Amino acid sequence: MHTSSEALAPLSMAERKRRLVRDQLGEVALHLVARQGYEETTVDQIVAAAGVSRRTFFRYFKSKEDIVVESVSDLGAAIRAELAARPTGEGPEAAVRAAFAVAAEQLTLEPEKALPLTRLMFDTPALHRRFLEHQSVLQEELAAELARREGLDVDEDLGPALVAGVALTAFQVAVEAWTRHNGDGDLNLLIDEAFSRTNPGAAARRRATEPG
Amino acid sequence: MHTSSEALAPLSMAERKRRLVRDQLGEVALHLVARQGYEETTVDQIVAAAGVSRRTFFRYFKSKEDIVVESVSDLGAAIRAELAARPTGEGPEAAVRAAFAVAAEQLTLEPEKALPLTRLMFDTPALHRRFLEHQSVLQEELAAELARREGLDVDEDLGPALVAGVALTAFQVAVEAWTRHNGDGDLNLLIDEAFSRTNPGAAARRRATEPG
DNA sequence: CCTTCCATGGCACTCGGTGTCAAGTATGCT
DNA sequence: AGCATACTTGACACCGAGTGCCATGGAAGG
Repeated sequence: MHTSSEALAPLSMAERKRRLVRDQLGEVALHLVARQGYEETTVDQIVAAAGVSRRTFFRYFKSKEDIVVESVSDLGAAIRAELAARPTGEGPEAAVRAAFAVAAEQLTLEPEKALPLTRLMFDTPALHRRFLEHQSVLQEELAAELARREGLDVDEDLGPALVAGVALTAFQVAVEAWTRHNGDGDLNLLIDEAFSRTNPGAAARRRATEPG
Repeated sequence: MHTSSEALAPLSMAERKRRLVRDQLGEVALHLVARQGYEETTVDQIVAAAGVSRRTFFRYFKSKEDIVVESVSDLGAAIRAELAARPTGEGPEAAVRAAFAVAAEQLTLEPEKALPLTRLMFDTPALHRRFLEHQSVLQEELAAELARREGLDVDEDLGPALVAGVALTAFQVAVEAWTRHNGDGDLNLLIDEAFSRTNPGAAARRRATEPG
């Protein structure tokens, strides 16, 4: 029968079912949360609407918060991936700026989905905390990658952690401003402004230290 | 009798008792947490050791986390107060740097207390989240104060939020490095390095824009 | 056809946190 | 002094998140 095709497509049946349930759970949850608010939505309501047991919910998501915060994880992964893919010749600030550009792109692609989500995460304390935590680990990961690029020890040299942290701050401030203005302005412009104002000498320094 | 002395000291009896209970609660809790770890210490254990009821605990602390995170609040308050007290002539970066100096002082005063606490908060996820949340609101408060100083609108100009965020990042990176090195190095030197590396042009710009 | 594996559901339990009420105690007024 | 008032406390009940455990059922595989 399909034994051979199964070998070719290792994600069959069981795995597909898993994804289905997970997606269904996420969709239902986001819908409920959008209508009632996060704190007002209980796990029991979610699982009732999704038609699974309470126990199953916690097999798919480690916590109720995870279901909302997942999107941030994806964004972080995209940023990390882009940074890892930047050419090694590029300076750290430029590479990081480029990495955050893909995040901006992802946010501006469908603002009607991204804006409510960011608002939800800024306004709900529990979610905000988780968001900040994600930012924190992302900062460490970016710092590690920057250190790797430049052959530095992230435990000895403050540089990588500082560049990562400052970039994250710039990004965060830009996104917050963008959110406050209901996504009206150009997010990329805001990010450009934030990055250049946090790193006023970067361009000049890059020019000076690059081999002529 | 002491009726007159009571009038002179408006915080009498009731208030003193409150403080006593609160201190006792905090002391016992920190002791238990230091011995067993945070997650492993239940509120019931704390209240049993302190000799009060469970309900009373939550009248003094809004959550179990608060009992540990309080010290961060104090540090934040000190930073804010110092920033508010800086002379208006001082540039924003310099003022903020001075404000964080008092925090460094407070940390280095008794490292044998500060170090374990910071470690606890970095290593315990729930506490780390709360710590990051505190940092986040501190960032907003500092940004607001900076905006006030310079007559800017914190919702329109990215500057204040950026300066506050970058300073916080620098401070955080410095403290983390200091913690990693078991408080061996000079924290103030680390902060100096972090601040100057995140703001390489600040001194030059300040010199240039100051009236000759 | 039989076995083995895995997802699920149900259950009981822990723990953090809150609302409510009753009792005790200091304070203030007469 | 005596009484009314407000505040603190403790006890109880309750909720919601999260976990461990076990039984069941259905799919994959020999």
